[in-house]
Amino acid sequence: MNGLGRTVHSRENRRQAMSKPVAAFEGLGKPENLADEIAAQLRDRILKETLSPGQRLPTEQALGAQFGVSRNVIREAIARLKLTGLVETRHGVGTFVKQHIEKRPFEVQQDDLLDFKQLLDVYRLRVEVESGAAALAATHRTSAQLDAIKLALRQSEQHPDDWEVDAKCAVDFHLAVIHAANNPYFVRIMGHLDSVIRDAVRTLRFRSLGTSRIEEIDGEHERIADAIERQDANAARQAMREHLENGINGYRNLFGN
Amino acid sequence: MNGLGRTVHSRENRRQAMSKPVAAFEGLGKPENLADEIAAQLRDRILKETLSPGQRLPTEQALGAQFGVSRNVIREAIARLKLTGLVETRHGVGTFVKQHIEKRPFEVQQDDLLDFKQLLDVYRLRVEVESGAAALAATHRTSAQLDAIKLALRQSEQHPDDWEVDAKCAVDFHLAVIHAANNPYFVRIMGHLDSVIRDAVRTLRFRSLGTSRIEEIDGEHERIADAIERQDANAARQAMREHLENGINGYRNLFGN
DNA sequence: AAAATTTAGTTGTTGGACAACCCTACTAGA
DNA sequence: TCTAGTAGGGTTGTCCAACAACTAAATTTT
Repeated sequence: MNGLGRTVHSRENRRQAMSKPVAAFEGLGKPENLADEIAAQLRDRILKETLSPGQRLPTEQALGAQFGVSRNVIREAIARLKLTGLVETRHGVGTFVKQHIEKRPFEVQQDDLLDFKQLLDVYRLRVEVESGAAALAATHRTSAQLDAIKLALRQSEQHPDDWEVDAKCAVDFHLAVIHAANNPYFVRIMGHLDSVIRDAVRTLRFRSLGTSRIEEIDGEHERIADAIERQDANAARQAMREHLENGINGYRNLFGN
Repeated sequence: MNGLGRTVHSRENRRQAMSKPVAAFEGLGKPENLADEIAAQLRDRILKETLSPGQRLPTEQALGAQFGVSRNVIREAIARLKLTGLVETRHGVGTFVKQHIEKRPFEVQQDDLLDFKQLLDVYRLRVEVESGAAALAATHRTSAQLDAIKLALRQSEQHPDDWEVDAKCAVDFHLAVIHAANNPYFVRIMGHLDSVIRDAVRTLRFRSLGTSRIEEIDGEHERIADAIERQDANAARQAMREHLENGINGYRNLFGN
C-alpha cells in the first residue's frame, strides 16, 4: 500500500457503467467528468486524509493505474489542483502538496454547504462584506448610483403584493448598493457568496420566511438608502448589518443556533 | 478572421525557442507552462476583448492550430478557464463563455495589483473581513484561543527593539484573532487576501512605515485583545478597524487618496 | 406532416511516443 | 583520495492519432 487507498471503480466497471447510460454509481453530485471526479477525490485526500504539506504524490502513471484512467485525465485533474493552489508540480521531479495552502484563492465548494451551521458561517462572512460595501457606498457613490438605489427601492414598494417581483427588486437593491461601493473586489466576492448562498438555500429546501417580513424589509432598505444618501458610512454599515441579521434570524430560531 | 486574432508564436518559432534554452519571449511573468500561457491569453480575450457571454469559442482543434500547440494543451488551458468559471463546455457541442461571470470564485490576480489604488481596494475588503473576524472572535472564542492571542501579544511586547521579531509576532497576533473566530471561511479568505497584499506591498516597494508606530501598534493590539476577552463584539470590531486603518493611512497620505 | 434514422461536427478519453528536466550514482582524471 | 564530468533512470511536459460519447441538424421513412 502506498498511502492512497483503493480505487473506486476498476477500469472495467467504469467502462461498463459508461456504455450503459444508467450509470451504476453517483449517489449525488456533479462529476459528469472523470477529471473532475478524480480532482475531487484527490482534494479530499489532501485536505482530510494522509497527504501532508510538502509530501509527494504518486506519479501520474501510478495514479492513472490506481484510478483506472489514462495519464491524460490524471494530468487534467492535477491541473485543477494546481490552479486552486493545492499542489505544485516540478518538471522532472514530481507533484507535491503545497506548503502554504492558506494562500490559495477563496472559493466555497458546494459540497461544503450541507448543513445549516456551514451556511451560517458563510452568511456571517457575507454580512461583514456587504455591510462594508454599504459603508463604502455611502462615501464613494456617484449620484447616478444613488439614483439606481432609490429606483430599486421605489420599484419594490410599488409591488407590495406580487411576491416574485418583490424578491427580484430586493436583489436589485442589494446589487445597486454593492456597485455603488465602486470597488471591484467587493463586487466579485459578493457575486460568489451570493450564488453560493442561493444554491445552499435551495438545496437545504428553505422556504422563504421573507414573505412575512416584506414591510419590514422595505423599511430596512429605506434606512440603508437614507444613510447612503446622507453619506453616513457608519449608519449605512449598521443598517445593512441589522437588515442582513434580521434576514437570517428567522432561520436561526428554527435550528437553535 | 474568426475573431481571435493572431497567434503569438508559430509552432516552429516556439520549437526553436525551446531547444535553445535562451527562450526568446517572456517579457515578464509566470507562464513556464504552455497551458498556463494560453489560458492567460484566452482569459484576457474573454475579459477584455471580443468574446461576449454565451458566445462560442473556436473548436479545440482550431485553437490548437492558431496557437501552434496540440489539442491536449488547449484542453488543459480550457480546463483552467472552466475551473475559474469563465467558460463552460458542452459535450459534443462546444465551449462557451459563461453567462454569469460574477458567480466565479473569488481570486485576486497578481497582475491586478500594479498601482496603489487597487491595493487600497483590496485592503478595504480586508479591513471589513478582519474586523468581522475580530467581532466573531469576541463571541465565539475558546479560552485556549484567547490564551493564544494574549501570548502573541506578550511576545510582541518582549521584543520592542528587534524589528523582525516584532513583525512576526504581529502576524501571529492577527492569525490568532482570525482563528479565534472559529469560522473556516474567514480563515480562508484572509489567507488569500493577506498573501496577495503582502506580495503587492513587496512589488510596489513599500518600506515599512510600521517601525515608527510600534508602540501604538502594541497599544491597538491590546485594545483588540481586551475587547475579545470581554466578549464585546462591537468594541473588538471597532478596535480592529481603527488598527487596520491606521496601518494604511500613512501610505494614503503619500499617494493622496 | 411527423417520426425515425443518418450524418457531420465536437468534446471526452485512451495509449503510446518523445522531449525536457532533475537527481543520483558511477567513472575518469587530478 | 577527492573532484569533476558523465551516464542513467525516473518524472513531468508535449505531441499525435485514434476512437467513444454526445449533440444538433439534415435526411429519409412512415
